[in-house]
Amino acid sequence: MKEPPPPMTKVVTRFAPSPTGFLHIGGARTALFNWLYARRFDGTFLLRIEDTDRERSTKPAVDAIIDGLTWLGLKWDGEAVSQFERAARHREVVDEMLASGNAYRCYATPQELQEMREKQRAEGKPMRYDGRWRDRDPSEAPPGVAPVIRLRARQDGETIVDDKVQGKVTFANKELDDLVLLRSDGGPTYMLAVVVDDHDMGVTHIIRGDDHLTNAARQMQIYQALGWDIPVMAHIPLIHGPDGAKLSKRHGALGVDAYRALGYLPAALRNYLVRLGWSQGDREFFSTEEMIAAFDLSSIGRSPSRFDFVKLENMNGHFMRAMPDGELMVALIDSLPYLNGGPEIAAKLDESMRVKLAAAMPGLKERAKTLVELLDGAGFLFAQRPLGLDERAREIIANGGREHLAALLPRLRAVADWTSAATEAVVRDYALEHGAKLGQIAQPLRAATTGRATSPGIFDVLAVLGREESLGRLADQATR
RNA sequence: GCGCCCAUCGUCUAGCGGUCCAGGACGUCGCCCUUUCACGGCGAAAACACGGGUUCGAUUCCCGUUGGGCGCGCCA
Repeated sequence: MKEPPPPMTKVVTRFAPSPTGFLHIGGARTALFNWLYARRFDGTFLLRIEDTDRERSTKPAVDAIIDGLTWLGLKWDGEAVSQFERAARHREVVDEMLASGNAYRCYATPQELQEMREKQRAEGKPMRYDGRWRDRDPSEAPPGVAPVIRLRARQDGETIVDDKVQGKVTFANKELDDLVLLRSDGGPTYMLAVVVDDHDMGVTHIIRGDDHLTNAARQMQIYQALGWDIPVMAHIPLIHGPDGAKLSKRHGALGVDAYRALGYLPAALRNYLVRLGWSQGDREFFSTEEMIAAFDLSSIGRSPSRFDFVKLENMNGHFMRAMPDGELMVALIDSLPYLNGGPEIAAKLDESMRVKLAAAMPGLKERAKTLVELLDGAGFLFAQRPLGLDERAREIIANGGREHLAALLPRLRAVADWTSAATEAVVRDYALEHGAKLGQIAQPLRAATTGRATSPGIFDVLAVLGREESLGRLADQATR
């Protein structure tokens, strides 16, 4: 249960995305786990951009990652490290390996290797580099071919990854071939760069997706060749799409910016994400502090999970209702630039509108599961007379609603003290006199004042809108 | 093809040999509350993939089958 880190060792975790696209939900969860673990043990959480592939790394992708992490509240310690900028150090390490005999030059061309793999596949053999230059004399090198540098990996015995999540996973060394350390252009490969950087950055715990499990074994061979200590590893299962297939851009693999635009709260998304793969008994909800205090590696499951928007939405609704009105206001206003129709509302949000919004907030947040729904529900506050009515509202007005409004209007005009209690008293009396249920009278009022069949309590709506505006909206529908 | 990983309600999961005719959450379906919609409350249906072992006893341990996933690049 308890999982104290080795004493005297400060925990250092890292999130190491490659900037070849947006920050997707799986990456966000990996970042969250690393962040939680570091916070839990009062350690350090580092960010390293794995941009050694110059062809595919882009600045917009780096920005998207930074923006996504920031929005999610996963603040890293220190400056983000660019892996590319450390290329000189990577080469230096490879020189050492060359000198010690742990690495060698391979002059096989890409085409040659391609043919080799095709042949292996055709013959039903494992697809691996066959070591053709492993023991060949460099004097045999073909002219004009720039070599890659490969690791001279052990071919006998086995490599055991002692993983905090997956347990001890054994790979026969003969299954692992001589991976490329340095490309023919002198640039480091991912395999080499992660090892060197994790080591240099003092990373103590590597928490990443289990698609890296095989890589872990290969990386261990590099650590061993270098005589370096191997960090604690934890390979967490992947998140799949709703249909169980791999999470791809086709299904639901949205960038975290999309979740912001969809109106989710960072705290809710974090809570949803942490429960995908990690659990603590029956517990569903965690505040950030509780999450940090409870998080551990041993409670991470090993089976993949599916992303379920419906549950995320429910969870988000819980967070919104639990949030104090003032904070929710701030969250909503801050999100306006990213929400559909948000900028327009932001433009109309003067001081008096803010007051109205704040007053309506309690009734509004009860029926919204996302900020988008919250904004939508608040729409009537910002609407201009005469209001456009939706389908259901029109029906309510048409089917007897108009008559009630006409009859009610003078009575409401007579209300001097415009409070929800006062208007409610008038409407209740009216309903009683006509032997009608309150709902029959309340609905036309709602339709006329909000243009909808759904809204916060109608008497609260009247109060928030104010005497003038309410009466005006009512009159618009009563007399048409 | 080869290697590795996984397998409890539709979904996320609890379970770490007997307390399980399997618990919680979302969703679904009823009922209640009610001024609509929500919220809330109560209740229901809903799962240990299959086959062998081990054991006095398996959801829990082992093996196999099936099904999924990941990896097998001079990508990360």
